[in-house]
Amino acid sequence: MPVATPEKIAELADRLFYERGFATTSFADIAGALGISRGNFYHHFKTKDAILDAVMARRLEQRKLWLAEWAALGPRAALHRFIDILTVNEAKIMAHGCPVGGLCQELARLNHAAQPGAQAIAGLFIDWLAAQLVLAGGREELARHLFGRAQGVAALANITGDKALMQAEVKALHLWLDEVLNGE
Amino acid sequence: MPVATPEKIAELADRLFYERGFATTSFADIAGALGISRGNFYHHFKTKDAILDAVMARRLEQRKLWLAEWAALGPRAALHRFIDILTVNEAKIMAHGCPVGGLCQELARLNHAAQPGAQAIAGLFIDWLAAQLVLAGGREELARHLFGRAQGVAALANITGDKALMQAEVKALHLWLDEVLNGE
DNA sequence: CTATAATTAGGGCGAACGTCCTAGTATCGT
DNA sequence: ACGATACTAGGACGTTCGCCCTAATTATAG
Repeated sequence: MPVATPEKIAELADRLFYERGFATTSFADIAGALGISRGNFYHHFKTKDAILDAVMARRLEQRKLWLAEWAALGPRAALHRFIDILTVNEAKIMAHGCPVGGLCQELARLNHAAQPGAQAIAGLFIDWLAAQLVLAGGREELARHLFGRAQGVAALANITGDKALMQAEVKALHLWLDEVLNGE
Repeated sequence: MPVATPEKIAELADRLFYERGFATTSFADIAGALGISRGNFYHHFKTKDAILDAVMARRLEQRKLWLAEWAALGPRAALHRFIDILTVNEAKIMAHGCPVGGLCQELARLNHAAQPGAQAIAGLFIDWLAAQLVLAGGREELARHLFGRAQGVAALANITGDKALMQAEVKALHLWLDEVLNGE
C-alpha cells in the first residue's frame, strides 16, 4: 500500500519532467513509477497542468531556499556558489540539461499557459544575482549575463557530454566573476 | 493537387520540429500543414524517425553551406558572422530557442537513437569554429567556449524574451572575439 | 459503534498517436 | 495503346493519451 501524498507525487513528477520532459511524461509514467493507480492519481491532481503547476511551485520554493542559504555565505561566495550549481549537478546537467532553461524552452515550444511560471523561476535567479552583485560591489546588469553564461555551459555540457570541458568552463566563469568584482 | 516531394516534406518538418519540437509534432501536423494526406505522407517516409533523419541530414547540409559561405569572408569576419546568426535569427531564437541546441536537448531527453546525429550538427559548428580560430591566429580551444556562449545567449533570449538584452549580449560576444584575436 | 469523509483501485471514454493497407489516379517507357 | 511504376487519398489497426467515473477500502469523528 504505497503512500501517495500530493507532495510525493509532485516530487516524482518534478524528477520525471526534468529527465524526460513535460509533454512526453504521462500520467501513467508518474503513477507507475510511484506504484499507485491512475485513479488515485486523479484524486490528487485533476489535470496534467495542475501537476505542472505544483511542480513549478515546488521548484520555486526550493530555489528560494537555496538562494537564501547561499546569500548567508556573503555576496561574493554566494555568486561563486551559484556558478557551482553546474559542478554540483554535473551529471544531471550533462544528461538532461538545465531544469530551468529546459522547462522554459519546452513550454515556449508548446505555447503552454504555464510559460510565465517557468520564466519566473529564471527571474528569481536573475534578480537574486543582481542583488548579490550589487552587494559585492559589481554592476547589477551582469546578473543576466552571468545567468546566460551558466545556461551556455549547461547547454554545452548537454550537447558535447564532455566533463572536462564543463569543468573548464565553470572555472573560466569563476575567474570572470573575480575579475569583474575586483574591478579592472 | 499539392505537390509533396520528399524535399518539401523535410523542409516543412524541419520548421515544425524546430517550432514545436520533434515529439510533439505529429504526422497529421505535417501532412495537414502541407495539405496532403497521411497516406501520401507514408509513401515518402515509412516512420517518424525517417523524417527526423531527413530533417537532420537537411540541416547538416544547409549548415555546411552556410559555413562555407562564411569561410569565404576570411577567418575573422567568418567568426563574427557566426555570432551574427543570433542577430539574423533574432525573432526565431527568442520564440523557439536555438535549433541545434534544442534538438540535442530534446533527443537526449527522449533517449532517442538519433541523438548522435544532432550532436554531429553541433560538432560541425565547433570544428569549423576551431579551424577559423586557428586561421585568425586564435586558440582553437576557444571554439567550444564560443559555441557555448552563443548557446547561452540563445537560451537567455528564449527565457527572458528581451530583445535589447540579446543585442547587448551579441555585442559583448563580438567584443570578446576581437579581444582574444588581438591578443592581450 | 457508526456515519461521514478521504483515499485507493481500476475500468472505460473519446481523441490522437504512429503505422499499415487498399484502392484509385496520374506518369511514363515501350 | 498499354502495362508497369509512382503518387495520392483516406480508412482502419492497435496503442496510448488525458480525463472521468464508480466501487471498494481505509481513516476519522461523533
